[in-house]
Amino acid sequence: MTILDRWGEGVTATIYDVARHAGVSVATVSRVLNGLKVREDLVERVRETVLRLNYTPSRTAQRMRKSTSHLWALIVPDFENAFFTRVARGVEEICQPRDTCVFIGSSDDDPEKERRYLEVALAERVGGVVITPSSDTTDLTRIVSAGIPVVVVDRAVPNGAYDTILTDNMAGGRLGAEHLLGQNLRTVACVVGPENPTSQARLEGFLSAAKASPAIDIVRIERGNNRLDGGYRAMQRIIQSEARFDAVFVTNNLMAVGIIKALGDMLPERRNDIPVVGFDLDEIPLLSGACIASINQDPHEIGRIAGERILLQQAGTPPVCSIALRPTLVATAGLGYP
Amino acid sequence: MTILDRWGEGVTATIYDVARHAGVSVATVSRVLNGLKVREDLVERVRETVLRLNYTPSRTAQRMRKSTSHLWALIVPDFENAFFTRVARGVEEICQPRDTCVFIGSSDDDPEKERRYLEVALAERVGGVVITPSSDTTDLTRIVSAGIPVVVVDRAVPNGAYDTILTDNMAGGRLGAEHLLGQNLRTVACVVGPENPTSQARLEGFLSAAKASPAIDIVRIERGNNRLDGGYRAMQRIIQSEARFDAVFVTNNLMAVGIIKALGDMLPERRNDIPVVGFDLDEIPLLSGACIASINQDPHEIGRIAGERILLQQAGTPPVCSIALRPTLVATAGLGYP
DNA sequence: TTGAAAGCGCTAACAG
DNA sequence: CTGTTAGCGCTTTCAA
Repeated sequence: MTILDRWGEGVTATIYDVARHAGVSVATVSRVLNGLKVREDLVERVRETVLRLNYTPSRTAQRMRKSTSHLWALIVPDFENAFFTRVARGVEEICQPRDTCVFIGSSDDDPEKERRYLEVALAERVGGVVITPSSDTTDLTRIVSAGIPVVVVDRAVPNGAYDTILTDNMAGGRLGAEHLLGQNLRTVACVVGPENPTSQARLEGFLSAAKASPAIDIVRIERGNNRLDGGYRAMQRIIQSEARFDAVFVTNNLMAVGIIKALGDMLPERRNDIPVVGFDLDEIPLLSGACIASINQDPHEIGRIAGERILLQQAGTPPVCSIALRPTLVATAGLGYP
Repeated sequence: MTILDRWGEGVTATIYDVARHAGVSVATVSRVLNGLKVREDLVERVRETVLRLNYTPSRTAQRMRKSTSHLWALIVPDFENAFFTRVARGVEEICQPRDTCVFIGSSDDDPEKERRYLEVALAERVGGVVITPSSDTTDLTRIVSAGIPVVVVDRAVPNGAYDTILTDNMAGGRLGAEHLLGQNLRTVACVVGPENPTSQARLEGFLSAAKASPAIDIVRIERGNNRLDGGYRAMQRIIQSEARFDAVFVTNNLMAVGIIKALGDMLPERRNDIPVVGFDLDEIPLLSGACIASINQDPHEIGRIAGERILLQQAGTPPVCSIALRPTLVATAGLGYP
């Protein structure tokens, strides 16, 4: 009974089936498949048989023999966040030509969920892990000691010797302050995210550049939860404090949406006259009439570089590189459509 | 030389290492790991050794023996599109408790790229494939004949006998028309996507319900490319035609953004007085002052159901189910924040 | 219960 | 240049 007789039963041809049908040895089939030197007529026969039997080599079996894996893991806090899907795109751009796929796990900033995904990555013996750690306690040592390349993106691991790719957030904050100074806007309210390194660096950068002369007068600093409602409520508090301000600086994109909404609700007459400077504001300017400047990261590039570092590590380069990408500032005029 | 001597060289303990260190056979280790009956003290010894050696069973090897795979494939036209990341979430919700992961491929509506991802899914012998086909020519027969469960989502495959989960787009169109009728808006311009089943069904549904009495007067139907610029240009053409209209119906979310932008640019004084009815408008109403009604699909639910159908197929249920989810309409008032 | 041993599908020596 | 064969790490008979 050959593979052809078992057709339709949910079976797949194996390399033995191909060998038998083509009248050669499995080694020859393997060689043809891997492009090694084989007599021309045998190559022909094998190729024909592969097609006829619909043979697809099992990567699972391949992985057992070779040490390389065509599967990578990407573990991010939230794959519904456009920032991370763009990172994924960047990684994909590196994988795709190498016939490699990425499985994506969303840790939802839950260390336990993240741990499970790391466990899976290890169990699958993936070819590489690209991760945005959910917290400072993320343990990558097991992955590393299994010899799996790791690249950390977007957030650094404190005193971890990993390849790290992130945005120079302090430079981003400075960029924001310089923009406001250039526009002669000197009375500014700030909305800052939770006390994590990212928010802190953005704020610090802003504060340091705000100390120009003449300096920016920071009338108020409010904290928010990096989500829409946090931005809304922070803006509410600022407005209720009756502080005078002629621009807002915010360290996160979702909070910016909440801020714009709050301005529209509470100060409708000034709604479009208060510039908002924030991070990764993307298409917001298109929809709101507000005057907006966006300090943009380049997640796609972050993903690409991460992918390239994985490849380098696979080739033996030790993971000792830390790359900080400079963000760029785009003001409304440059974003409008068309 | 044991595994402990080779530490730090990028090696992983195998089941043999555990067996040797625990002084039992590999069969016993396997049994402990799989929760079969084993003498209590041996269980203890094995457990302890597993921890000490940092042993993680290789899923690759497991997959070679068992037929089940803890890896599924999700192939979508664009994983940067929030609709599909939400589908992914839904699928993940089903996978996660079963320790299963999803690798995501973006076909970018390119049949060749899609074919490659399907090839990978086959080569990896995944446990299931959830796919939004890029075109009518998508070939799923090889996957199926390999015995891999397949669920088609969002777009149906013509005369394909696959489990299919999608939105009742015709009902969505009807919902839009009924909403406008209820608001007494009877002079409407339509912007419709490319001639694919989705756009067509949405338009047909709209047209059929528009034939109420008194009927909706459809002053113009423009086609667009389902992207932002397509919506913008379609709206431009409508405005330039000088047709009178007091509402817009649009079959796609990105085009809605373009439309709102065009209204703002070309009819600033009426910008917030022309209601726009579209699909999956999500947070757009938050940002634009426009009056908006959104006909919402439930991508998360689509993903969940797809995941469940995969499980059922794995358990032997034949794939013969086609589910059309009813969308729901939400008007601006209900979407505002907070 | 436990252990020995036969594969799962493939690659890579090693012989011929 | 081709074929035979020994594993990769695991599960699962089959005996003991």
